[in-house]
Amino acid sequence: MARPNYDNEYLAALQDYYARHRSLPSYSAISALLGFKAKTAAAALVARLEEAGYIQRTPDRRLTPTDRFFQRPRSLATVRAGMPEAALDESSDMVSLDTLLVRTPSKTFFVPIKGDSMMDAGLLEGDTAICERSQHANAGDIVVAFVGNELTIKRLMKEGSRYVLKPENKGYPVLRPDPLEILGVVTGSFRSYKR
Amino acid sequence: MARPNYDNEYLAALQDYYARHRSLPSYSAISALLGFKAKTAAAALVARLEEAGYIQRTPDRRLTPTDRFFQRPRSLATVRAGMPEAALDESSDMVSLDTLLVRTPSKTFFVPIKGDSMMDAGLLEGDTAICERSQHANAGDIVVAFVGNELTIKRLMKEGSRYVLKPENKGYPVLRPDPLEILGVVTGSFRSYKR
DNA sequence: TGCATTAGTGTACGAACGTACACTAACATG
DNA sequence: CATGTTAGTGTACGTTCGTACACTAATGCA
Repeated sequence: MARPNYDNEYLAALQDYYARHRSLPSYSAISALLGFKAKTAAAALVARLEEAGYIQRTPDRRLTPTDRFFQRPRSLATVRAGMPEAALDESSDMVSLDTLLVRTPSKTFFVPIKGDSMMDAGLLEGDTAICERSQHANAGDIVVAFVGNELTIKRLMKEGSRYVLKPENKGYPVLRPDPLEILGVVTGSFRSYKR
Repeated sequence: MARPNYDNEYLAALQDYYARHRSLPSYSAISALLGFKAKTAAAALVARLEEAGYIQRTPDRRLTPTDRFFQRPRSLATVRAGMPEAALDESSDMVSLDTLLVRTPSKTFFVPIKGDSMMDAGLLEGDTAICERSQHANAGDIVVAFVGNELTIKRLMKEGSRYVLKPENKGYPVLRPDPLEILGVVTGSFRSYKR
C-alpha cells in the first residue's frame, strides 16, 4: 500500500447510503458523496470493493451489495482499559444477521410474538420469532403450533407419553391440544427498539 | 380500467428480481424481463407502481423499493382452520434482517449479553445486543457503557440531576459510575437457539 | 354503437453513465 | 534518497438510460 487506505470509511459511507436508500449510487453520485472530483476515483474504489467481495454486479451491470457488505463487527466483551473505542474498531469478528439467524431460508418464516406467555424465555410482546418449518421437534424445543385457529409459540414438553405446550410464565396454564399441530421450531428471535 | 391489469404479476416479477439481485432493473431490463417491446411500457408501469406506493426513487433518481414493496397479502398471525400450510406460503418476507435491524451500519456494532442483569427486559445470557454508537442517550434508553474495564448493558435512568445505570433484575443494584462513559444506545437484540 | 380510457408499440433525442487514457500526488520500501 | 505502487484528477468518448411524442389496440360504459 503506497498511500493511506480510506476504503473502510468509504465502505461505511456506502453502507449508510444503502441503509437509507436500499440502492447503491452511480459513480458520479459516489464521487459527490465521498468528495471525489473525478468519477474515475469512484470507479476505482468500486473495483477495489468488488475485488474485496463487498460489491457485486447484476446481469445488467448494476451495483449490488454482497453478503459481506452487511457484516457488522462483534465487539469483545472485555477490553483493555482506557481504550473503549478500540473495542469497536479492532474486532475482526464480522457477522451478517441473515446468515447468522437464517440457516435454511426456504424453510424459515417469521412469527410475531403476541402477549406475555413466553416472557420468562425472553420472548416479549412485539418480538419476532424466527421459525423453521420442521416435522420433528424435541421436548424442550420452543415450537410454533396451530391452536384454536391461531399460531401459538410455546415450549414443547413431554407429559408422560404425550406432548404438551408449556408457556414460560407462571400465570399461564399448560395447553394440551389434541391433535397437536406443530408447524415448526423456533430457531431464534429478534426485536427492534423504537427510537 | 379500460384494459385488464397485470400490474400484480409484474410487481411479483420485480419482487423476485429484487430478491435475487437486491436491485431494481433499468427500464430496458424491465422490458426484457416482462416481455415488453418498448421501454415506454416499462416507464409507464414504474410510474403506476410509484403511484401505488411500491417503488420510490433515490436522490439520483434510481429506483428503490418501498416498505410496501415487501409487504405480503396475508398476515401470519391468524389463519383459517385446516390450512396451516397456507399460512407459511404467504409469509416469505423478503426484507433482510440486516436492513431491518441495522439503520446506520457504520455506527452499528454487536455486544454479547453476559449474565442475567437485564433479564426482565428480555435480554438473556447469550443474546446479542445491536448497538448504535451515539453521543446522546435519553433516560429510559438501554445503553452500552464502559464500567470497570468492561462493556456493560443497562438501562439509563435519571436520579435527581445525574444519570445512573439501572439493571432490569431486582437482584442487582443500581450502578453510579463517575464519570459515566456511554458508548452507544441499544437499538435491538437477537438470539439464536442452538439445535 | 360510439366514445373515453388505458396498456403497449415505435422512434427519436438529450442527458447521464461507465470506461479509457494520460497525468499528478502521496507514501512504503529498500 | 531513489523507486515502485497506488489514490485520485482531468478530459474525452461511445453507450445506455430515461423521457417525449405520436400512434395502435383492447376494454368498460353510456
